[in-house]
Amino acid sequence: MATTELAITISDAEWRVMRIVWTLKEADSRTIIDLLEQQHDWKPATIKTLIGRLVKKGALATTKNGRQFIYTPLIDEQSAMDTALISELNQMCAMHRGTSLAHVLDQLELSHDDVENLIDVLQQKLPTAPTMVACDCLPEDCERSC
Amino acid sequence: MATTELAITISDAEWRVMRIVWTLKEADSRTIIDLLEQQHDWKPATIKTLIGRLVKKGALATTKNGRQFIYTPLIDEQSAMDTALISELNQMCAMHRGTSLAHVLDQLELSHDDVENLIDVLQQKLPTAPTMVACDCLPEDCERSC
DNA sequence: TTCTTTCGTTTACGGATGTAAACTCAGTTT
DNA sequence: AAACTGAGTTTACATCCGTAAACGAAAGAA
Repeated sequence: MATTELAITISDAEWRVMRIVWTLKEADSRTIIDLLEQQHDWKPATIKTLIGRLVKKGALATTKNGRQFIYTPLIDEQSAMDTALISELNQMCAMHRGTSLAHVLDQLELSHDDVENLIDVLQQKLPTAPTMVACDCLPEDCERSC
Repeated sequence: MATTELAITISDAEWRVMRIVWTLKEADSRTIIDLLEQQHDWKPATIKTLIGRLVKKGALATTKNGRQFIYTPLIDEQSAMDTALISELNQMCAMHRGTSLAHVLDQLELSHDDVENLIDVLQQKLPTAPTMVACDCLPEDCERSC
């Protein structure tokens, strides 16, 4: 391929727009603006800017429809979520990720099916799980560790 | 209390610094700079800036020690991790969080103990888990949904 | 005591982000 | 055809962030 997909980054505010479009599968700006004005104190101009940036970033596609455009997602919601979560976790000490996830799972509202699925995934990992995951906050060759 | 702790935000680069200090419990700038220069292509000046910003933000405390300072964390590592993760998740569609977590847990390296602990947490939730978690991407009163 | 090293501080600067007004057209209304 | 309206584009601007050089003061060396 020719284009180098350098991982699109979506900012916090832009996420709100993407969620609308992901949920509706496609939407014109009128719809996006109306819906977002109900959730935030954003002026229509602000939302227009966000839409524009997402199009420029390649996160949204446009299809001409008479006077306006119809916007559709160019990136997958679940993939975007997974990537964002993994990135966040990779920023943290490997040794403490498990504990943090435990806290998160404990607080988060999850459906029965999700919980079962998660247990399943974990049960699968159990046999091959290493005794411990080392702290990766200091350079490899550093004698100190936590 | 008088001080309003408006949740300190730590940027990506600043996380690297915090991880060093969290791991060592306390460190002088010499140490922090030496360690980070091994992990990144950062000039000492860059690291100094990051340390300075963290002090100003109230994430690091300083104790005069002769000519220099000793830096210690003012915020808890685990709490910072938990908060960051939860914030990230709160930004995403509630309906798809479970799936995303499943993907993450599947890919992430976790210790045997962590996996067991996570299963435990989930098992605890199972009885009270709701049948389903609704999509929260559109306004409450919106007739459409995903 | 003067020179040098080194810490912490100040200044710098481009890009991303949140927030939004102003502007330009192309259809729509009268 | 002239006026209007609404969609997308351009411009704006303060703040944060990544990245780093420059500077001032204090401690150590000569």
